[in-house]
Amino acid sequence: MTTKTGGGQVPAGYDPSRFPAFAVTVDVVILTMSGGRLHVLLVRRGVAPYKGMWAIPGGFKRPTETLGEAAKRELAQETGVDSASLLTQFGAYGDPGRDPRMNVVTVAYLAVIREVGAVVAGTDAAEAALIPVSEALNEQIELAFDHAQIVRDAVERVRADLDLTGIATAFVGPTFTLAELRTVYEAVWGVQLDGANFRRSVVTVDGWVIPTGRRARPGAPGGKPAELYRAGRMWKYSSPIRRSQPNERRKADS
Amino acid sequence: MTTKTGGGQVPAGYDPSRFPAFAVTVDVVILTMSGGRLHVLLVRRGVAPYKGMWAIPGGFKRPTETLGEAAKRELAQETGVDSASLLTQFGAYGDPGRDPRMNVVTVAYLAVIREVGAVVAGTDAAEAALIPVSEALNEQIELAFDHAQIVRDAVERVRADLDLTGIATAFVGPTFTLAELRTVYEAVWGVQLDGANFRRSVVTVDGWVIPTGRRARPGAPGGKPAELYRAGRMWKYSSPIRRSQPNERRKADS
DNA sequence: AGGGTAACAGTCGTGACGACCAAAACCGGA
DNA sequence: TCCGGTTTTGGTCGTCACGACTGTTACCCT
Repeated sequence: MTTKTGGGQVPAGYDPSRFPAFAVTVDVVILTMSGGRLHVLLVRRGVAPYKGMWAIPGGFKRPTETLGEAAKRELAQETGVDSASLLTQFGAYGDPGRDPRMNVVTVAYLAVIREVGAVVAGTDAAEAALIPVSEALNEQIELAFDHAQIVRDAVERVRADLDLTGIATAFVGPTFTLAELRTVYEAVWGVQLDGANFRRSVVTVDGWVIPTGRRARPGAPGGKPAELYRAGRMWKYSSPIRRSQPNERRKADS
Repeated sequence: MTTKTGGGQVPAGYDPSRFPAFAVTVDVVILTMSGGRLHVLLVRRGVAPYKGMWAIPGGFKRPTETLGEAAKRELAQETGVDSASLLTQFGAYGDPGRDPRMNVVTVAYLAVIREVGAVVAGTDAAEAALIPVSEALNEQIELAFDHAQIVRDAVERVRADLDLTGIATAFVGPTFTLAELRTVYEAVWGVQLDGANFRRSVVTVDGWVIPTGRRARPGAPGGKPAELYRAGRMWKYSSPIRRSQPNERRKADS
């Protein structure tokens, strides 16, 4: 903040009430994996403007709380999740007219939660749903306000974070198989990864995933039961998997 | 933004005036290279609070402008630079009490400009100076408000951007030698890069730097004159140089 | 003219990574 | 119980990126 040091306006000891008033809100883009696809939690607006349209959850920031606390509160209200399940601020939006009623600046947060069937439990009357991001962004669904842009930015952020932090572990449960973890990368990046190579990259990094003794029950088609891992302490510092360039050069055409 | 969909408060058709009022400001962390070191532009506050302390430039957002426009305006006011010399939003800060006078939420921008001696020209009476970030953050200088944290975050952001975009070219002039460009990486990352390897990495990437025919005049100690390059179009998509792990293994100690 | 310095060119060895193959371990059905 | 299908897991191999290092070119200054 700070007052202009020079520049003329608001010189010395200005009146604290002589500034444009804004409403400050916090919006949370809640992402999760479901059925191998990336989903975003949207709620249907019950009031004007944009009544009946889908939007991301959010609300006013209170003067007594920090931005992060406000985001945490909104997340808990909407999903019941109150753990520190990864809440990252990724942008602020304040275009004039983005809210037709008044001047609103919103600070956007990205929340990653693991697949939960009871996500909508925390919400009351208003409709809420997990929508695949591919549908939410492909003009199939028109989002309220500038929320389409906000969701786009959130997805871009998680894509970037995926190869420089271990944010992928936030998508899966406290214990997971390597195949589960792999689907996170594949869904978010839209690529196909080799299971064996993925395993090697992840396991060789010390302190990233820790094998529990147990094994997961194979699914319907059978297969060798996979070992269950839990996230190590290195997950927030580095990523074992790096997104390669589009890397066109399949040897297939030979 | 959006009103809470449920949750009780502010139900249907609420009064637009029933929300906590905030002041919204935009602060700009202006970084540049000077003498092989990373510098930040600070201004000395002329009014209370924190009168006489150093702070980063900033000011109120106007309801008729976007956040980016406000940042651009502040940057121009402070430096005279009005070109699109890289202006990136990187954070919002709204802790209660961060401004003792009122509720202020600030949106922080990072601006990278090339070394200019006349940076302070745009400013009037108020004192302004380029301070090495190492001094500005090492408790040598106490910054006003939470500006120390904001500068720390800005530096962290530019460090990260350096190996996934070509932000380094924003530090140098429209035409530059590879050694110049290399000092940017070395100063921001605090590492030492081999000139020959750096050259290979940068030049082999197609469309990143484009050789002009001309050559730079060698400095005082002589040496072969370096070729002058200009930034290609790929600079905003990828980086030819990646920051390796701390990578301890210098053979120097032998 | 010669020493110093910096840009530029090339070599070499290590290691990371993707493509690929094969064994192990489980499923379901015949 | 045997067998094909499926998934995990372990291993090999070739390519290539990259750091370390050496040598050459072209300018400075004295």
